[in-house]
Amino acid sequence: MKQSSICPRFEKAVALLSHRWTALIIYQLLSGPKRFCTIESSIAISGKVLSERLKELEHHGIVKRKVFPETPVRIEYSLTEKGLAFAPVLKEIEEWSQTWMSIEE
Amino acid sequence: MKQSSICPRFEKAVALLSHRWTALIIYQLLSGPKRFCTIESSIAISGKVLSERLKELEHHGIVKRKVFPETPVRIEYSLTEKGLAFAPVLKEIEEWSQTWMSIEE
DNA sequence: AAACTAACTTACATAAAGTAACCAAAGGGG
DNA sequence: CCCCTTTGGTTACTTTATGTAAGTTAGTTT
Repeated sequence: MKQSSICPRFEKAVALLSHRWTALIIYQLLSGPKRFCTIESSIAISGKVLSERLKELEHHGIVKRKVFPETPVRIEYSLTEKGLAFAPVLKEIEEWSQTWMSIEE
Repeated sequence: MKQSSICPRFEKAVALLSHRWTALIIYQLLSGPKRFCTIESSIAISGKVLSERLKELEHHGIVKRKVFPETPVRIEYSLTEKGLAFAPVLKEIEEWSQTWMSIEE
């Protein structure tokens, strides 16, 4: 019997983080709005997966998408309040990694 | 050009979390040592993936494995100091999820 | 000896992610 | 008008990760 007595909100948050790149995308956006191609070249993600992740994050209300009808079109992705509230999580991961994670291997 | 200017320790920590179940396994072990079958039934993970994750976490020095040569054999998994230090990360995820994550959808 | 238990492992199936090529809209140049 | 460029994608196909179910090993109970 597979029963989970774990809080479903917590499980959902963990599931979100367990998608590759999600945390790094939020991390990149913490320093301000970014364009698709900027995010794409700042982490080793493929365009396909980046567009999937951005849709997913937008759907969860973590990221918002703003279209500037210039030429060529410019689209900026930024964090919502919900996304900004994620900062402490990333800060703790960063602190833990500085103390405990080794570079080798 | 795919360059990452992100700290490799941070990237490694995020990569670890981006493996499904990793965070939930650590979360389960925060409340004390647990056996294989106990973890297996407390989250919806398959035995195969659980044994992979435990090996991975052991390899990273986050989890330790102790064999009790009783009969039938009993094996306990527990967190190392490195694993226990991960608690604040999970606590922040939990807090974020309580405030921002909705149950529906 | 047959059945049971814990902790795995193996073989096979499906889902997620990576790669590379292609597409659409909005100019710009000739 | 036709061809070229740019951004922000999508599509088709391959590889990797995860899921499912059955099998394995070692010792125990019936």
